Amino acid sequence: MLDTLDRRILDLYQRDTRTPAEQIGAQVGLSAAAVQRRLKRLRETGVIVAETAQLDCRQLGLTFTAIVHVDLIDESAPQTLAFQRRMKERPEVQQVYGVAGAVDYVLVVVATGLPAYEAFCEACLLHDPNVRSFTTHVVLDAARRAGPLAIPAG
Amino acid sequence: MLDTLDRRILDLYQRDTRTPAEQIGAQVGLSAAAVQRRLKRLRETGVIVAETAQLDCRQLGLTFTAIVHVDLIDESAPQTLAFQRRMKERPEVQQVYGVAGAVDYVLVVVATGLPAYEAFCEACLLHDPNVRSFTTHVVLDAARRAGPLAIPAG
DNA sequence: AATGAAATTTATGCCGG
DNA sequence: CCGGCATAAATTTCATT
Repeated sequence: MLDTLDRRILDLYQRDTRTPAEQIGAQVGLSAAAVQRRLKRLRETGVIVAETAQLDCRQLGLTFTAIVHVDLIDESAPQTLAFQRRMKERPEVQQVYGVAGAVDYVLVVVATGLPAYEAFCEACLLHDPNVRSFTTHVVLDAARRAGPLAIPAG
Repeated sequence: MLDTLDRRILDLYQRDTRTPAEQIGAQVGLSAAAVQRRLKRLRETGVIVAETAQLDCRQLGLTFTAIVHVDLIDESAPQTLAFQRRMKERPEVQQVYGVAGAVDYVLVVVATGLPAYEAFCEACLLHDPNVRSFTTHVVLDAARRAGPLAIPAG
């Protein structure tokens, strides 16, 4: 499904989607049109999920980030899916991971400050009858956020 | 620094950087040129940190994701910065968060499978004399990964 | 399936308001 | 700082190999 050329293109493209196709082509030994055609196919087949901009949280006034561990009471599929859906609806919730083990969910939550985070907890976690407990890890330094993936050779 | 128009543009643009400036302009009541001008300034001032592509880990053969908690022995600035730097160099490490409390670092690690993850632990955590302990939370479902930020009104 | 050129779309630069 | 126009660049399409 993905040949070596695709992987090399993705490796370059994912870091900066504004890189012109011609420049990518020069690096991988392909014409600009060929690179474009492959990128189009990679979008259509869902290998490229989205092309997004990463913003500076501080300059936006989003000064508070936390890693939140959530332990659910009812871990059945309908209940966990419902929890997931509620989390995804919240703008504060940037990432949602369902994990194995003692903790059921790990969230990355971004807010304008501690009061806004507390409001989120009040609205989403504290009153949820299916949330047994949750632990907040306040982020002091987000050294690397959503960096590029290492493309394996395949 | 950021007016309401900037925020509305960012809100649209960050979700899909391929949205034409003219289409964004139509939504916020600005010409395409004005939107481009603002985007350019937002890039130059670092509000837009990067424009990247989000890829499908499964289709790339990256089937293993884990949230890893790391407890360091020496938490002094030079030591923690050195740890951070080492982590950022590893292609498996997608995100690095320094957090307050009992745990010192939270990592999001992506690998081709459990063996590759074990190799990462062996190379980076197990033999590091400054790593007191680490806990692996295997991710079963990454429901939302690095989604768009909620732009506050400012 | 890739290339090269043509056609279309999108972005950038400049000027007048 | 905006809009409009001219220019430049990038993407897409198409014919060819």
